[in-house]
Amino acid sequence: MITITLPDSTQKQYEVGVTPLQVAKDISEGLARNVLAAKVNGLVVDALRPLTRDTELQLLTWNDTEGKATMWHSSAHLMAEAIELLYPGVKFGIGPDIEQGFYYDIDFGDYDISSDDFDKIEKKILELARQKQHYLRKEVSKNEALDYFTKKGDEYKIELINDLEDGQISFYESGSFTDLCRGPHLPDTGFIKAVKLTSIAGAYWRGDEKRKQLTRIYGITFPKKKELTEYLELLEEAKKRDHRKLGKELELFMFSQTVGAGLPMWLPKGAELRERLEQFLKKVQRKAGYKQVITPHIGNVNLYKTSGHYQKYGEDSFRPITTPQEGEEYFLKPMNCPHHCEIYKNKPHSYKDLPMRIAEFGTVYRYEQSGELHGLTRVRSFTQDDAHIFCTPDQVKDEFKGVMDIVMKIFKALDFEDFITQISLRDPNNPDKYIGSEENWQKAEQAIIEVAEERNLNAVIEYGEAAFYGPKMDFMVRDALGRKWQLGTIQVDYNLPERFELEYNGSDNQKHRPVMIHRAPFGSMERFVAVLIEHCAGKFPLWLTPDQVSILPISEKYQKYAEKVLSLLEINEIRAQIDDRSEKMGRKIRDAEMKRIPYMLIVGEKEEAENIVSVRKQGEGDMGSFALEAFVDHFNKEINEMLEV
RNA sequence: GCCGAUGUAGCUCAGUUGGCCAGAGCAGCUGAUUUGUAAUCAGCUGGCCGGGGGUUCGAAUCCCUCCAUCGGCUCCA
Repeated sequence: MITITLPDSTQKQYEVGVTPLQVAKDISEGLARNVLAAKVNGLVVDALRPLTRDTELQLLTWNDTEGKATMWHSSAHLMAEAIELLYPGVKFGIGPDIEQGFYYDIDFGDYDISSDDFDKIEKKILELARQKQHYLRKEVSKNEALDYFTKKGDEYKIELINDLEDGQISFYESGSFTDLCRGPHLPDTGFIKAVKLTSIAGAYWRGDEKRKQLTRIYGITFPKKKELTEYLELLEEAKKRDHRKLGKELELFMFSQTVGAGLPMWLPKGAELRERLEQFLKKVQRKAGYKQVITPHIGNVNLYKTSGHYQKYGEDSFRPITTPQEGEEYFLKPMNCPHHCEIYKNKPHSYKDLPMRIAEFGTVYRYEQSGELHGLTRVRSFTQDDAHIFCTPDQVKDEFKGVMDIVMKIFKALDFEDFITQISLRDPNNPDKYIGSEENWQKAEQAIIEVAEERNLNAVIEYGEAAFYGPKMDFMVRDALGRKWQLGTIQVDYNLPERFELEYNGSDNQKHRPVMIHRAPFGSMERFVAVLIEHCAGKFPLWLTPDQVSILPISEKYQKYAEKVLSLLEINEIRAQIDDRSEKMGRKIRDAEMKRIPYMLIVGEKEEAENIVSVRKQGEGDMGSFALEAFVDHFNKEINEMLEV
């Protein structure tokens, strides 16, 4: 007999060889019908895997991330089976589950395949799913495994097997399809009730640009039809929030083929919005002891030779600009740091001057491959809300704290609640990869972790993700489709101070190397605004939005009064306009609602007589009458609450 | 850069297997209407059918090529 301990700490006795599924059945039939996999002593396994020892058991269902993952992984196998039946002779690469569904990389050989074939494949998948094929696990030796796929003629699997240790290889067989796989899998395919193949794309074998490109088919499955419908609705909703669509509709920015791909141009409403963001940050930074600087958009090739960027990225960057007479080479600046290092060197520094914090909204240019360009999130010209802090190693912690406060202020003012903090540290197995002294790394890594803890940030720590020149902390936000985007970043740098030979005089009257901290709370104005648009679906916070108030006179008889209202708002620095078209009220309201103008002030006979306005809030409806001053107070209060930091 | 898809008016989209002067709605313009909480009516303007080349008596439609966009891959200082 063995003892099974469930998450609520109840314990039960079973015969050796009992499966998690049997344990589930014992609890209730309903639960058993929903068990997708099981976590056994922390390891996810098949629900049909016999248990041989005392076990802490957690039954996994669709509500668990691992349950979903199991479902999707099994779905990848099922799709492979369907495809193999429809297209005999195709070869398979890998087919894992991903955050939203699964994919399989397939070499289709001579078959011509496109999304037109999805229908056929989906039907086949559902047909096979209904057969409730069992997923059978089989331990095999390396030789057996190689033998199987040699006979089958699948060189990709053979390559994978060759990288595996003998004795740790398992196959899973479901229906007519056998795959090399670690598992776990569903008990049977019957759990898969709805399927949607979402896209088709090329993907290099093992992610290597030089190797063969396979066809990757993405899909997602659900245990209920209804969940698929909901998922599709969510995708529709996400499409509506797409910043490229909203940016066009709200006239925030544009692209021109003639100007060039990936080169955004900000339209008046977008430019003003961006300017407000910049002003907001500048104000916060001024209080935090930053000084603004301005540097040119190009720099001499020697600047980048000193910084080391030329050696590393010179070939991949835009071609240099050459002066006609002297033949000097200049590069469009891909970052602002080298310029800022030169500013630091402009005069000698004492430890008493530090930290020195210099900030710049610096526009940089980077060559991105054409296929990589994406709306405002991936462009070839963008403006970083950059700043560099030069400080002593002992000041790193306080400076980190200061930067994090700025990031938090911004997130609050813009209503970003759902963000992810990632701390990137050294790879402990590879200490030689990094520049800078052990002592300084220790100090900085420790400081970052402590600051994150003190601020209750719940940060994810990634070992080995640090740059060779220093540890960092990134802030990521999800966009409408759930994709993660890196926004703010704080980065410690031991490299550039070295390369630029930056120094300060310590209290011991010796020369010391300062530490440099790069930081950009927005990341870049372009990417930030893009994520912001999707985050708020175009309904910007009141303080930021282009048009805050639309005054809607009922007819032209009230134009005079509307103008009076407008001038009062303007005196109070409220961005307002009058909709004086000869349209009906319903029309004016509809248009203002569509343009996401937060407040509509309706003025007619009654309002003029009593010196009031009828207020309507976007998305919320009629708020009743306000005296003019009362509305201004209400309005300002709302803004101050957001910006109060 | 690679794989796949797409490209028709400012926007959203129709345009069967190639065949009459390329269509609609919205936006815009003109006029009428002077309006009370999500679309007033009428008329009009507007398209080198992404660019170039080819096949054909004839191309938005078929082929080639380039460009851009979209979904991925690779990349991302």
